[in-house]
Amino acid sequence: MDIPNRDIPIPTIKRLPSYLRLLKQYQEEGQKMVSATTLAEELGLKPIQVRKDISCTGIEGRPKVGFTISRLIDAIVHTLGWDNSTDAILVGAGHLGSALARYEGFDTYGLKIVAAFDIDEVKWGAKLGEVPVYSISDISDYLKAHHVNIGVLAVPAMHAQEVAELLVSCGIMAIWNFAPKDLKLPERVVVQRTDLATSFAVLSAKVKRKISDEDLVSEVDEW
Amino acid sequence: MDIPNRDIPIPTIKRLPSYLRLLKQYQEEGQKMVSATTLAEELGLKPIQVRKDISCTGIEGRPKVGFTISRLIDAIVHTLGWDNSTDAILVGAGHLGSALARYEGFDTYGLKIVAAFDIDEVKWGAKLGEVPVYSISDISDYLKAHHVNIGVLAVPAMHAQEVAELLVSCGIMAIWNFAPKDLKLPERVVVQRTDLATSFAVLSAKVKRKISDEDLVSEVDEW
DNA sequence: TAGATTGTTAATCGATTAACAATC
DNA sequence: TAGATTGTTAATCGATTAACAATC
Repeated sequence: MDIPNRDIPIPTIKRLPSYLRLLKQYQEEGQKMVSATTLAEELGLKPIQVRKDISCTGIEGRPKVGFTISRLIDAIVHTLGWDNSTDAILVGAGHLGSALARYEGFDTYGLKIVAAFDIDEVKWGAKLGEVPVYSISDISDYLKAHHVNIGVLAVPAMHAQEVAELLVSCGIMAIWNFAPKDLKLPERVVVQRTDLATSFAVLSAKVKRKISDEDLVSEVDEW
Repeated sequence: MDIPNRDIPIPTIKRLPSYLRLLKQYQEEGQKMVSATTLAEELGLKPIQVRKDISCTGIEGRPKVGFTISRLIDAIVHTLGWDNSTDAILVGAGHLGSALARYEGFDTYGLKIVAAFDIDEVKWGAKLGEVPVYSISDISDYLKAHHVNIGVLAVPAMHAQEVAELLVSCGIMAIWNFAPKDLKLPERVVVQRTDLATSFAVLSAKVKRKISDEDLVSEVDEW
């Protein structure tokens, strides 16, 4: 019954949220069916790729008609594991941490930030949106009392490694790292970075390419 | 003289900022040379991959010794185009936009946010760190008066497409999109997403895999 | 029916990894 | 010198894309 997630390629996983957003939009607009062709067109992908991706979710379509939007949504949500709610703690209540705590989109992913921790005592007792802020030294006790799967790291790069190790020592098995620092942790810990530097590097590279493409064109024009 | 960036694979581009951070750290610690083996060990990569990546920057090492840290740093910075400063405007001065405007790491990338724009008049005239906030309706005039290459988008998903189109119509050729929305823009515009949903999808998938790995192990153990 | 769209199998493409000679 | 490390060439691996029969 369950489609084994282990075989789904990471590039496919990365595209699933885009499909999901678009499908939900179509659903709100009252549509019932959609073709891979349409999805591809809208997202700038090739139809064949969309079909391949969809087949990973286990959903089958009907030739000429396409896929049932509601079934596709359910399948993607399930494939991503977003149908089970997951609790997370946030460490670091600075500007970025604060923005993450207040972000309302997370419940779409089944993610709930239940508490935040900061080293700065001025912040203790305050709330970031709905999320209470405690002292870093309370992390261990908090994690003993609550079942939390994920640690969201938004501390300065300088402290990222030590905080990560603290979380791991408290039993956290997955870390979403927003600090600009590569963490060195045991194999068994899942780490996912959201690294501005990496993202900007790709943007920079694309811009550079675009410019040299244009140079290329003008060169050719001059021949 | 210049290494043509167009041939450097995107996966390599994505790893360069990690090398750069680590190299700078070694430099601060007073080291002069480093081997690909060491870098690989520290970042959880394979030495062969680090060597391949480094070769893309045009830097050669010395067998048994490794690479000159300062030259490697310069080469990576140049390869990424981070040695030229780039001005950007930010659109959306909410929690995330505010965090981006105040982020001090951008000058490492040669990126400078010179102005922010928001639809909410309460924010006009304020400053996010050093960055002044203006009305969205001032964007066009501002871009006529200042040379800005990049638009940083941190508006609600609902408005992302229209704001992006506005930026493009004002001549912006590269957009760094933090809104959870896939933009549909002309080919010539470079778009880079930093999408929390995508990042979290990968984290979710990795956790799921890890769990089924464990299941697998216990199954095997029972044989 | 005709034609658009699906799902599958095979080919292509590109990145990673292995193998190994060169070298400090 | 011996051995660690480099750079290059070739093999492998995995994702994308093409081709095409099936089908509504």
